Amino acid sequence: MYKELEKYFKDRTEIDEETFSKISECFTPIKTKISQIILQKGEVCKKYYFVNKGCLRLFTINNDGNEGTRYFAFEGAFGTALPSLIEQTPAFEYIQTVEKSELLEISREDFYKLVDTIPQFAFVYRQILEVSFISAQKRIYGFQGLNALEKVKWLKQYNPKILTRISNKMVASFLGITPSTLSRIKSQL
Amino acid sequence: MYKELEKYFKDRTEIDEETFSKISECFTPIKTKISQIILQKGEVCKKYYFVNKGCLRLFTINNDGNEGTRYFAFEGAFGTALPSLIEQTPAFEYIQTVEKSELLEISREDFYKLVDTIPQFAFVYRQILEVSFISAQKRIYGFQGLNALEKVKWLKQYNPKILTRISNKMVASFLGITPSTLSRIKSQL
DNA sequence: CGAGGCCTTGACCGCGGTCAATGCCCGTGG
DNA sequence: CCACGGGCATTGACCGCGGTCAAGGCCTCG
Repeated sequence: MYKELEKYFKDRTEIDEETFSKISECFTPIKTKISQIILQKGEVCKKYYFVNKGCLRLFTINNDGNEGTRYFAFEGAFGTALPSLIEQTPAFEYIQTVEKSELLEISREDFYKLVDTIPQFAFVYRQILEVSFISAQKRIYGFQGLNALEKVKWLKQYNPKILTRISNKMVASFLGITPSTLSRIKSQL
Repeated sequence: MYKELEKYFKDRTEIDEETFSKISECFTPIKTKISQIILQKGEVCKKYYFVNKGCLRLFTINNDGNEGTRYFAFEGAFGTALPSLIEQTPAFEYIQTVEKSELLEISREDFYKLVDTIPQFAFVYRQILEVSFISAQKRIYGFQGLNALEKVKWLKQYNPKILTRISNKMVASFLGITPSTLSRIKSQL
């Protein structure tokens, strides 16, 4: 059950069994159905999630009623509504499991307790923040000034899993284009 | 010279004079001219910058020759080409001072040395990462599915300083629209 | 005083959004 | 097991937003 999580830490830092068991006992497994909403927009996020199996999606619904997707987390990735979790303010995004999934969740208190007491955990968290920021940044640059075709190519190059595993509707909302346009583009490679 | 920096830390954590002096002695002041390039695309970034006076811009030039701006740092803000600094890979962005500026720079080694030895510094860095990530995220959501008019309104609401202080050309490259379009939009409020 | 860069404005037009019709896939219940 | 229904993908017609290109004026700096 904690194999993926253990791998995650061992890939990133030196950690002994005892320390890892202190970490793992703060995580509790949960199972979700397809399309299950884990966090509603407007709620305050209390948990950090690690994906054991399946897929998480973070998205919002804009004023005009359209969905905008920010992030997909697949197996072996962390994901949560970070702004809400950090500031304990109402989330402006939903968390949803795209597929039937198995997650490990940890409460905000436990998470920050681990950050403060286990140096390896603090280090890994710093890495998560750095990598998250970098990928957000790459996405901002990556999308600036690109037309729809180029965005799809960009995704194919840097995140092909999203194109193959996720429905067109969600991919389109990730790219900021309409499903119609995505469908047209895919049909001409 | 280190007043702004001191304020930055005191606003965010408890810190005594002695500890702060350990921090401040790692920063060296530099002065720059208007439009001076501090880091070229392709170079590896070695420094973190704090803006005492003036303004930093982080931008790139895409394949089609257009500029894309990611971030403006005004007085009392940190800024650098983070992906390059963290991974020590060639930067995909330029750092430029928009105005005549006074900066404090700290080397990567000193920066991480402080992160590892001064808990308050590690805490502040974590905060910087968290806030940076949150604002990148808000920008991704904020721009998704917005037309040019709405983007300008968004900027007016959340970052008005950029609109008043920065040239239209750069603002346009920040919003991902052309200067022509920005000009037309501004003329109709 | 000249030159270069930026802002503004006009004319044009192509990308991609909207709307709607159709067909497919899949889950659900009789 | 099959019939039904809802959601999604696909495709066509239309058209408006915003990009491109170019011209003209202004400001700044050498």
